[in-house]
Amino acid sequence: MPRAATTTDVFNAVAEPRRREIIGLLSDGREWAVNDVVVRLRLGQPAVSKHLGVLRKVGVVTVVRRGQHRMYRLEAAKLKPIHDWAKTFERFWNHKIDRIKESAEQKAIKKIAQENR
Amino acid sequence: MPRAATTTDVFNAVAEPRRREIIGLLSDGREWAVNDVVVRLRLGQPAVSKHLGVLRKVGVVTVVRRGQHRMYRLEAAKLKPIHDWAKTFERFWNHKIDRIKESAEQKAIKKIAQENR
DNA sequence: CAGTTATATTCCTATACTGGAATATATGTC
DNA sequence: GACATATATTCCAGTATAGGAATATAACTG
Repeated sequence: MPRAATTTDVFNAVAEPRRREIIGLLSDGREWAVNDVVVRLRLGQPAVSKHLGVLRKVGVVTVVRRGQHRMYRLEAAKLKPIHDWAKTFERFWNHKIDRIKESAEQKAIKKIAQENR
Repeated sequence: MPRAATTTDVFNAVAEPRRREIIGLLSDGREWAVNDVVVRLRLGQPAVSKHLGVLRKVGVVTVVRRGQHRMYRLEAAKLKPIHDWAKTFERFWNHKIDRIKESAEQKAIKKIAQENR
């Protein structure tokens, strides 16, 4: 019985460290050509092409053909399920959001205090 | 060249859907015995034991021996790297934290308005 | 069109993994 | 100690995949 395919879902796609690196590159908001990724990650072209293929399959990246170039861009929204999943365990660690709320409340109180002065 | 092992890191450990399910069970804050997971997930005991073994290896769960029972509990902090990683792409989707701030400010203003009434 | 460049895909190979049957090990009860 | 229960581990078998060499396909330039 085989392991879940890398293209099963986003979780499986990003499990591979190299693919997380690629996602990190593309998160600069720009489009990257395959060869740019090749140079940057010091990987062979076939390897990069294959990784991008996986990411494309799960929708994390999209590709635009520009002549002989294939420009890849990140579709970050597709990573949200991972964030959402991990977020369900947030209550077990630092209550970061609570802290943000408190901080915002303090600021608002201070602001109003100054306006009433 | 093999795929990254499931015990390489947390990302690889949770790529497998069954293991995410197990984590979901343990997130109720209680300790679960292997057999309880078996019954709940309708999986065979060896399979559950192996999945728990992977999770234990990466530190996501810990085990306490209670006589012939092995009680497993979640170490949710170990999932934080996933949240943190996904979070770096948050700026690409709904500005959720901004919304929390606004909401908190609104509440504070309302509270003060009532106290001054 | 020939030659060049970009890149997707195939080929190759060894490894890892999934579930459950089977087995080994550990603990409990009478 | 015999028997029962809990569970870790081994065995089995077929599949998927990583990287890079090789190849196929697509686009560009002169």
